[in-house]
Amino acid sequence: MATPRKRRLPRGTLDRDTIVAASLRLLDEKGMRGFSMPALGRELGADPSAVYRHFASKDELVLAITDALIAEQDVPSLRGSCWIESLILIARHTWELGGRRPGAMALTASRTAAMPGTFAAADHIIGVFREGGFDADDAGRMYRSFVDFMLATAQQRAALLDLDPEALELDLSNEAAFRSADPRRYPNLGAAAETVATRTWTESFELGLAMLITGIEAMAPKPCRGHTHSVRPLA
Amino acid sequence: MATPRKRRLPRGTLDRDTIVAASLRLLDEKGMRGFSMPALGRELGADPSAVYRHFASKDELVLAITDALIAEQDVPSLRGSCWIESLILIARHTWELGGRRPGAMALTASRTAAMPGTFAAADHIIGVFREGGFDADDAGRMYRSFVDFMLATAQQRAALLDLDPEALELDLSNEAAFRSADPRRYPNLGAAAETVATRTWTESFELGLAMLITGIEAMAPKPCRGHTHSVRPLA
DNA sequence: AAACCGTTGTCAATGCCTTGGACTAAGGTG
DNA sequence: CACCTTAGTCCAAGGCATTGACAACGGTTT
Repeated sequence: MATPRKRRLPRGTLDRDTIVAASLRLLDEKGMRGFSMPALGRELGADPSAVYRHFASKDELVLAITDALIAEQDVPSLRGSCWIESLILIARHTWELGGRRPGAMALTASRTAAMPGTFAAADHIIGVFREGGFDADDAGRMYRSFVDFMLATAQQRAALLDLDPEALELDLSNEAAFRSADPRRYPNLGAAAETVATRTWTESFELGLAMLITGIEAMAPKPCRGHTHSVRPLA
Repeated sequence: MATPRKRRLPRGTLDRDTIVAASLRLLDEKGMRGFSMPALGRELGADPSAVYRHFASKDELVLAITDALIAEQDVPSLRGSCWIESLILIARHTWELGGRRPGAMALTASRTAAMPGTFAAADHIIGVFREGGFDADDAGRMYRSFVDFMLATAQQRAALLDLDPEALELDLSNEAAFRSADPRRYPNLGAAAETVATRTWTESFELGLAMLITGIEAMAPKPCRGHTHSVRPLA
């Protein structure tokens, strides 16, 4: 190609935002394994070490990516016909994000970022619980448990999807291998083998969500009015 | 000091079991970050590359560690006074494992291993759900969702605990920083700030578990007889 | 306009890491 | 006792994050 190889970048080209954006692009394309400083440098058309002029460490960059990703989701816009529906929407949205962008999800989901995007999302979710009649403290408690559940499950799948194809293959065949467990030694597993081996992650998530929502409703001071309640406990 | 530096190991010293055991020791001592082939070699008193005579890759070793860790937990021995209590016991045991041995948990929790230890644990848990009156298929479904929840939440905390002290510090101070969010812009967060910033992981886990258990009970064909039911929904 | 200077991009080096290939000693088999 | 497979060892290749020295850029001062 015509690139003269080594032109120095003009001064203001790099800043925290462009670097974070490039990181997200890179994570979407190459996954977490492909997210290295050399690769990021290539994505930016800059020297890898240039990033260190804007972030003290890779870890600090990860925290910034975390907040950007949360902000991008625009959680406050997710509102259902009642508060329970809102929770379901938020949970499904998060889950789906992990399926669509496993690299970004796997990298960020276990980090907390005390930044605007995170605050806005937290505020909204706490507000949703307050709609259910929880007082502020209880809403805060519910928020943390609910978010932990969402992020943890979504991240777990994301981490799996982010594995290199070879390891992923191995993991999937492992799951299928549940079918081959000796039904004499493992009678319960034997009886359920087909179901366990066949079920998709999303079915499993939906059931978990259904349990959780049922639990939340049972604890809620106010019921959810006019809910359509799209969770189906068991298939 | 007195080690003559380069004595070659006798022939049968290394095998899959000793390597897995050394790996677990290493993970407990140094965490996931300290779990490298050179370190494993040192732990074994062998050359790092010797491991490759017994495992095709580091990833294959990780899967073997996964199963060993599961087997070590002896899940089938966890039985409460009724099936719901058994579930609570299993969940708490898993959670506690992630707190005690974060390195091992963080490394393994998102991998499936089609091996004996895993089969035995799966069989037991499916059996517990059948005690609740679920048919084999539904028990299989519940099993997957329940296990996903447990492992995901336990692993998430483990991953955090496994961070290097510096990054962990940053994350914790970030959590505390929720207190400093502008209550004008984030009213709900402001009202619950103290609770959100103060709550411990375990309190959050317990509440999540309470929701889940409530949901499970609501779906169960048979109630739990004589349960003491140690989950407390809200503090 | 020339000299100055802090900022930001580049380069090279360090010290980790996984993995694979060539080498070699050990111990069982004929 | 010679032989040969196996299992440990050594070393090199290529990747990674991070850092310190250097250099160009652009704004400021005189």
